[in-house]
Amino acid sequence: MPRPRAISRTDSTLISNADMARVFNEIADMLEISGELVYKAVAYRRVADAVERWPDDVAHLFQSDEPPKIPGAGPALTTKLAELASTGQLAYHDRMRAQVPSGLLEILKIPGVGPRTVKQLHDELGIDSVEALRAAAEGGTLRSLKGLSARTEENILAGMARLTSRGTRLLLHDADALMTGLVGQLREVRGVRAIEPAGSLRRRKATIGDLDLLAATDDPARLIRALDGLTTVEHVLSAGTDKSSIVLAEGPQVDLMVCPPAAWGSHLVHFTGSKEHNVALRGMALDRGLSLSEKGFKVVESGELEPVATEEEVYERLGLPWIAPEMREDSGEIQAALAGSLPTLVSLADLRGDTHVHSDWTDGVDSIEVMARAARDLGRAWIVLTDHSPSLGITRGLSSERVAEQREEIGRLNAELAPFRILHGTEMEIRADATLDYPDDLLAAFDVVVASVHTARGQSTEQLTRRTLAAIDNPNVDVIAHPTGRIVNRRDPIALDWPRVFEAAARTGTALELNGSPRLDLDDALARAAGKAGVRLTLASDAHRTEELDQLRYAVSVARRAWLAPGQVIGTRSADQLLELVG
DNA sequence: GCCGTTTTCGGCCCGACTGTTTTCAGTCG
Repeated sequence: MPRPRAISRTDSTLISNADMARVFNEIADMLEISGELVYKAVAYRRVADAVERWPDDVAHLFQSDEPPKIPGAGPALTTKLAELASTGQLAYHDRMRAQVPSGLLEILKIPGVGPRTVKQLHDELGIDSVEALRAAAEGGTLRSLKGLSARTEENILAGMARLTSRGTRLLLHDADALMTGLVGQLREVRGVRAIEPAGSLRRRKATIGDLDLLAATDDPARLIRALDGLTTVEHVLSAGTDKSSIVLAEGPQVDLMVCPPAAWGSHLVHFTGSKEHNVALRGMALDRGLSLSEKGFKVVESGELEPVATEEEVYERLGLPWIAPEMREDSGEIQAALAGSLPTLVSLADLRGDTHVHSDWTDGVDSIEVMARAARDLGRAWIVLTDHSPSLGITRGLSSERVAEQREEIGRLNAELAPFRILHGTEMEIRADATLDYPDDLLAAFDVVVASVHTARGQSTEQLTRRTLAAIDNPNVDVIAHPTGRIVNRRDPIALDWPRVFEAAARTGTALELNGSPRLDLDDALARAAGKAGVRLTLASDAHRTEELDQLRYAVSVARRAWLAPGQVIGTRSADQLLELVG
């Protein structure tokens, strides 16, 4: 499946942040294959990462009066960024591509094959494509090279098979489910004191590559044997005394790390990452004459190793408060921690209700009553029932008569379910011509109006922005649902002129939704930018059946990655406070 | 290629696992 494109801020931008990052990463790969100094490649990668995660459109900024100061970009790389920003091309990149066959970049993607091997294969056997490598491996000619054997040939073929079978990254929801199963099975193994997900799953990223798992145990060998022996394991990639990697039948790779309980804290920090966050921590440690690794702090002078039992102690030793995993991306959290300005992040427990829930009146599966009771059982105090408006034909959107009937039904249920509250809302379509699907007098009768775009997504940024602004500027509209329309791994986001959208939303008090379904829309970067711009956010499950009400926690994950505090999220209020807020 | 109260050169985060190398290089996270 295609990787979703990054969102460009305006139609005039020549190249997106993601594409700039791709060019720099490709240069890094080619430098490594060419046998250049690895730190040169490291420099390109560092800048690529910074550009990809930059909250604003880098090309656009370079064209303005205030080019961004990208960390790690000195004179040479800044010049190259400027060239990319103004022309969409980079002459240096083109020259490198002329020298390095593109097939070598494909070979580099094979797990277990690094730049040195790629160069060796090319220099000594003339191999310049994955197919040529496959033929050579199958034909047994690789073993003629120094350091390569028949075993290497097998490994390369196995790596190719894994590469093709491993498609897109796992959706957070699916990774969570797989991990819950694994932890459940391994927790009972004798000797295990603690076992927790680490890596990008613990940081709650929208998509997960490999599943990382950390365990503190008195009997590492037993635990590693237990993992390797699970029925869901397809094969074992490696198994040592401290870590094991396996591939699950469902596809993803699982890396299990074990540690003694006394070193739990430093291991958990290390394996939670991100890599960039860890690099920053290690730099701070070195400034204090300490070398930080998963083993703990090593005093550089004496070589004495001090294991660390808790994460709090790791941070404390560096003069920092504990930093929530969702913020560990080296995107300002360390500076904020030093300044004492880390936000208190919103949590699921802070939420009183859910602003986007469907029923069988339109495209949902369960009745209003069943959805309401299930939400109540999950501890919510209220839901906003948001069935669809008529123009979205496929969902059997509600006519004004049906809206009135639904209001009566909700009144009946509220009498029965009190103090739990069902607020009467709608998910109203913003039509292709920027008009709204219900007239103002009907809209005014709803408790909460949620508006969204489902159709004519191919319009220009200007048209799509105008539609979104038309809804935001309508005083009856309270929330814009899934503002980019993306579905993770399936559908690209639409491009909006975000500064204008944020300004209007902040000015009118219209909330932007963080949708907890597999859309995860807004994403974390846009949500953080919205929060900074003073926009109110709302977290919602978009549930169409009772099982999906739990998706609210994925909206919380996005919110925490966006550094949002409880006060910035409207669902932390009581039903009455919410009604007062939306007027 | 970047960067500096160890500044203009010589470093650049740290360790496990694998395979084939009899002492370590390559890869990965």
